[in-house]
Amino acid sequence: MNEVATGIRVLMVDDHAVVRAGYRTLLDSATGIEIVAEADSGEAGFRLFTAHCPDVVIMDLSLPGISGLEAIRRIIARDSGAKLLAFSMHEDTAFVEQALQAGARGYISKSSAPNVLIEAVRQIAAGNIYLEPEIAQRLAFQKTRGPSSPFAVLSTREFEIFCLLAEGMNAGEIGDRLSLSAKTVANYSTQIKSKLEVTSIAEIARLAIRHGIVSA
Amino acid sequence: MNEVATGIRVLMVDDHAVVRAGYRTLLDSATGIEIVAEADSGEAGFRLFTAHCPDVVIMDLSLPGISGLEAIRRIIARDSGAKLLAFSMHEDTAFVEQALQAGARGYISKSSAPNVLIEAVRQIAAGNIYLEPEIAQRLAFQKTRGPSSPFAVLSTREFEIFCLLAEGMNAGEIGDRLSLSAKTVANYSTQIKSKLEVTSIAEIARLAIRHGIVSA
DNA sequence: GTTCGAGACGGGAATTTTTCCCGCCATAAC
DNA sequence: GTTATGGCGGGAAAAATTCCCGTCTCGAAC
Repeated sequence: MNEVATGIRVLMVDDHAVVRAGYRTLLDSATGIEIVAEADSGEAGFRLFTAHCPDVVIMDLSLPGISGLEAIRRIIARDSGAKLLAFSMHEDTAFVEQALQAGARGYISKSSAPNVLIEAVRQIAAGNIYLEPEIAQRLAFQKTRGPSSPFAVLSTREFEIFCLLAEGMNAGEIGDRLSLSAKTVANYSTQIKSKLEVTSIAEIARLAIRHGIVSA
Repeated sequence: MNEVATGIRVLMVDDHAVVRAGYRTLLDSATGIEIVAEADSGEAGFRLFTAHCPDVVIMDLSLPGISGLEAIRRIIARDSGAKLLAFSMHEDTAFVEQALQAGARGYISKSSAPNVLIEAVRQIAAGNIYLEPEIAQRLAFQKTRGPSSPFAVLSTREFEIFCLLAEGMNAGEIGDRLSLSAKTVANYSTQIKSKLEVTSIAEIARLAIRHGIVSA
């Protein structure tokens, strides 16, 4: 309950400088929160994480190429206790599930009210989980009833590659971005098609668009 | 101006029996129009055209696999004077352009008022062109100003294959449907990507969805 | 502890697809 | 006639996909 005098040290990862600036002023104005570093890519985010050991990382999932999920994975791999808040424009529960599965402790959408962000950072710094009520509700609902999104069958890695495939990248490009062999990506691609019961990349793209994973 | 005593003989091609039934009762109730045959596929439509030589063909473009355009092409190839009314759920001008380019004398959407269909059939039977005012307007506008849809660079055949690719079919399946060699389809595929300046089938799918050519 | 399954990762090899280049044919334009 | 333009497809090289295999690492279960 009593806050540390030095405040919560935050690393913010988002590729849009304007967004970072906006949220920086917002968070700086909140007492007990201090942004100690900013990154504009997943790679930089990872480096700055190891360099600054922040209390909380605010991670945009929609980084160029979507390697937000990948960045979360790497950070968690380095420090499984890392406190990550996923931050995205996507409302789709598939993204929420994937982010949490990758190790995020919270998820808020970019359309959230400003104080939601502040509250989320505080909750996560305190060791809690934070989800927007509305999203938590939908997630809980899907868990019990509704046929959860077809992407639930995909592992984190598979989902990540699924997104990139839907955006039109080929195995080589995806491999470069994720630091994987093109062969591995090709194997994942086959696996993804099988799990999703589709036979072409075009169907992957349509599926992704239908669920708001990528924009048309 | 004076109508032939025997009325306008119409062939209707649509894969949905309900739709055909609905429009049949509608057109039968109109004086001077007589539906002499119905087909549920492009292939059947072509056969019935040669068998009945109707005055007007009402051709659904959204036949299974979209071979409506293909059917128009074949009928025009057989009888360049054939009077075809393209009939589709798509409002996108790309479809209108392609249909007219393939040889249709008119285009109406499935959301048209019933009497628009009757009027269109009469106009086309009389040798005129018929377009819904709203669609004609958009088409004209695009011709003069706006950058016409990116599909204008595609030939009829290319557009047709583009649609099928966007739906997720591979070269072999498309070849089977259009009675082409898979090699030919593959060559078209390369050509289409080049013209559209994309590098993957996923981008083709997104482009098609963005323009309402196929549904997500 | 160890056993087991799942997931990440990628090599090998056969197969399929894609690409690039070529040709032929028809039609329409000049 | 001659020149584009589009439809169609073969040949051959290049690339992608698929299937099968293996390793490694976790974490959960026994």
